[in-house]
Amino acid sequence: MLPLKNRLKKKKDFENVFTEGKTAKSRYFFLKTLKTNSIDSRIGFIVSKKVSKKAVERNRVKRLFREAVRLDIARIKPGYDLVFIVLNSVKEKELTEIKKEVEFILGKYGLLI
RNA sequence: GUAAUAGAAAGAACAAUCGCCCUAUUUUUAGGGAGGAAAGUCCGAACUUCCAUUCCGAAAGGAAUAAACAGGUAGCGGGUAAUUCCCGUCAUUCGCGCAAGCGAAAGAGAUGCGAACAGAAACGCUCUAAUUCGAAAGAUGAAGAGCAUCCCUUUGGGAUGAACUCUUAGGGAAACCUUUGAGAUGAAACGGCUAAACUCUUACCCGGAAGCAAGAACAAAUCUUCUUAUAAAGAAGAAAAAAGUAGUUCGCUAGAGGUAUUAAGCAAUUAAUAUCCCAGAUAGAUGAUUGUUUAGAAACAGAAUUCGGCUUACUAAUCUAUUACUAUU
RNA sequence: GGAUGUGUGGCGGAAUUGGCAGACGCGUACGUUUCAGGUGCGUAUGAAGUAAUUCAUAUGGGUUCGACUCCCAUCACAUCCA
Repeated sequence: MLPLKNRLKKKKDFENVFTEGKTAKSRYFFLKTLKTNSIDSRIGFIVSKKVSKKAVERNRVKRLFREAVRLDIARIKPGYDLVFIVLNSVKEKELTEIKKEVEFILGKYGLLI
């Protein structure tokens, strides 16, 4: 789980990111980004029922993504709001695979220090 | 040994590193952190608000649920806060199964028992022998006057019993069971099916509806008024009252609670005593990596107001009782 | 989280005091009209089987002589509640 200051929580924040943010696409997820110039970067995750109908599987996917981001949290540039929208193809993938993909996309769009 | 039926128990533990939620202490430590189904939302209860009625009160408000309507339950007896649940009895009848066993049924009324096909005839009260009689036999169908046992010289004939009504005695907590005697009937006394969509009756239960996204408290904004400045729109500021949105807090987890012992009871369960505190989030915690143990760590699956049931999903290896068949002694 | 509703051919959609399932429209195929196409008209159109027949109203049970309809369980989809 991420520290409290790095979590995106409010519904309005999510809506802002959706309406004004930029989109990047990966094999496993969409990434929406918005520059806010605040002290910390905040990150949210969305796993819809399209991914799986079972709550256990959705929780599992969410936790794997959180873990992948948590391990790199120090390297992410401050002052951004990020939202990961997880796609169906991520099912039954390992942590290392997800972590690799997340790092690749963040690096590609210049969000890593 | 194989197959089956009924039931019981289990649903990993420990350690290290990096993280998250809650509580306490206080500023870094300690303790706790998903399930047997957390699921389906099929029953039921607590709790909250609204509605109805009654009572108390000057009012504000508080308390209660009697009756009626509507609704629910249904072998019988017991348990529970309550139930479509649980326990006992397996009491009667019916259906399924070789069997162990499993499933269904409160009682009555009126109404109805279609079309097609088969059949002589669809509620039945018939037909088949030259005629009459025959509770035999046969035919059609989902359904048609029948059932059981026994005997004989078998186009068939005969005996006894139950079934129906009344009645005697005994057993049982009761449903009911066993039992004594008499009568009726021989083709018409009488009887079958039909509510899991109707109506009524009996006994018992229950005010009705909606649900924690229930609801309660605080409360920016907005609106109103005033002041300042202004040609006006508007802007800025302040204030009392109203308002109840965004948001925050409560509801929220100590409970019809768990564990142990004793007592009552066949049991479900109840009572007493001791002891324990065991998730409480709100973009929503309980995760990641590695090692050890073990035959194995797989399957179904994630708390969201709480609790009691039912139902469904599922894993590997077990245990107990019973039934059928087979083999051996 | 809580509360409701729906499910019938390839598609939409009829049929309910329980009594002939698949009306009707669209689509598809074939024929016909035309120089050709379209339109129009006609026929066929759930599955298995040579046929008789059997199975089919989301799935599985039950009640009933008889179930799309009544009852129970399961599955899928949709709607509402801050």
